[in-house]
Amino acid sequence: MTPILIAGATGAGKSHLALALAQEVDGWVINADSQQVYAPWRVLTARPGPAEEARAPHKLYGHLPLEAAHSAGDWLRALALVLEAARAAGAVPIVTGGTGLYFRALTEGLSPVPPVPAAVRAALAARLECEGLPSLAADLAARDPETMRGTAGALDRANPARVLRALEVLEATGRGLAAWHAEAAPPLLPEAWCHRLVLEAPADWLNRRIEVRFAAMLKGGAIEEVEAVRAAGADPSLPGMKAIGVAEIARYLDGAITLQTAEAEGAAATRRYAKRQRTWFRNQMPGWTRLTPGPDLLDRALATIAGG
RNA sequence: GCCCAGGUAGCUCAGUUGGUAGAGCAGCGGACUGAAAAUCCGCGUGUCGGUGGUUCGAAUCCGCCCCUGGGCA
Repeated sequence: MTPILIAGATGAGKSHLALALAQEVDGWVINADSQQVYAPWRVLTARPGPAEEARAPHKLYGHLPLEAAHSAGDWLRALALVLEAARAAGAVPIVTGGTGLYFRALTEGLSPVPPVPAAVRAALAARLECEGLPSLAADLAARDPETMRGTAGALDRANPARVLRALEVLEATGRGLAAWHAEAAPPLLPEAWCHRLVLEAPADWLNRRIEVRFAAMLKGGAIEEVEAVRAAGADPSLPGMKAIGVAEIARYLDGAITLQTAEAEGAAATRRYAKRQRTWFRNQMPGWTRLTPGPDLLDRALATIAGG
C-alpha cells in the first residue's frame, strides 16, 4: 500500500481531503503538523474532532501534553511506529499537515545528530540573553567556520534560532552542525515510495477562509483552551505556546486588547504563516503534484494516485 | 454660516529655512536538516484632497473649491 503525503497551507482543506481519501482507500490519517500534536489545542489548531475520528483512524493528533519536548526527530520516530502499525493492519498511511520541515525529514532524511541536553540549551539561551546575538555569532564563526559558511550560502548570523542550534550541537557533541549534515541519513519514506500531493489554494481564497475560520475558533472554544492552559500554569516559552492565536488570545484575556483586535491580529498572524507555507511548498517541494481546491478534488486526487 | 484642526502608501502617521517623499504595521519575494504555527533576510507598492497662482523648482508659500473631525452660532 503506497503511502500518500498531502501537504498544504493552513485552511486549504487538506484534512478534509485526507479523510475523504482515507474512506476511499481504507487509510489512516496521520498528522504532519507541529502544533496539532499537543493535546490542549483542538479548536485552536483546527484538529479533526470526534466526528472525523469516527470515520477513519487518526494518528499523532493531540497525543502529547503541552509541556512534552517535541521535535522533527521525535515526530519522525513516532511516525515510523505508526507506519509499521499501518502496514500490519493493511491500511494506507495518509500523512497530512502543513509543516514543510517534517515532510522534508520524512522523504529526504534527517542527519543523525544526537539530542542536545536541556542544560546545554538553557546555558546558551542564558548566554544569548546577556551577551547578545552578535557575540554568539562571532563565537560560532571562530569555533565552527564550516557551519557558519554553510553549504548553500552563509548561515544567517542574524537568526538567533539558527545560531543557537549550531552552538548547541557543537557543545553537546563536539562536532559542528555542517559536519553532521554531511552525513547521509536514509529517509524513512523515499520520494519514490509514496504519492506526494500539495494542495495549493489561491492566496485571496485562502485569506478569506482564514479570517472566517479564526473568528469561528474564538467563538468555538479557542479562548477557553488558552484560558485552561494558562490556569494550569503553562510556561509561555514552551514550543506548544507558539501556536498561532495563543499570544493574541492571552493578551485579550489580560485585558490588553479587545476581542475584535485579537481576532484581527490572530487572522493576520495566520495569513503570514500561510504565506510562509506557500513559499516553502513553491520552492522546496519541486517534485510534488499540485492540486487546487474544488468540487472534484477527491476525484483528481484519486486519479493522481492511480496514475502515479 | 463662522472659527479651529486635519486631508501624504492598503492602515496609523513623519516630512526641518521650498530642491518631485519615509517610518511602523499590512502586503509581496526569499531562506529553511530535531522548539519550524518557530526563526530570519530582502523589497516602498504614492494623482502628497482638487484646482489656479508665485517660483528655475511647491507636499511645503498664496487664492478659491471639496471632504473629515471638533467648537461657536
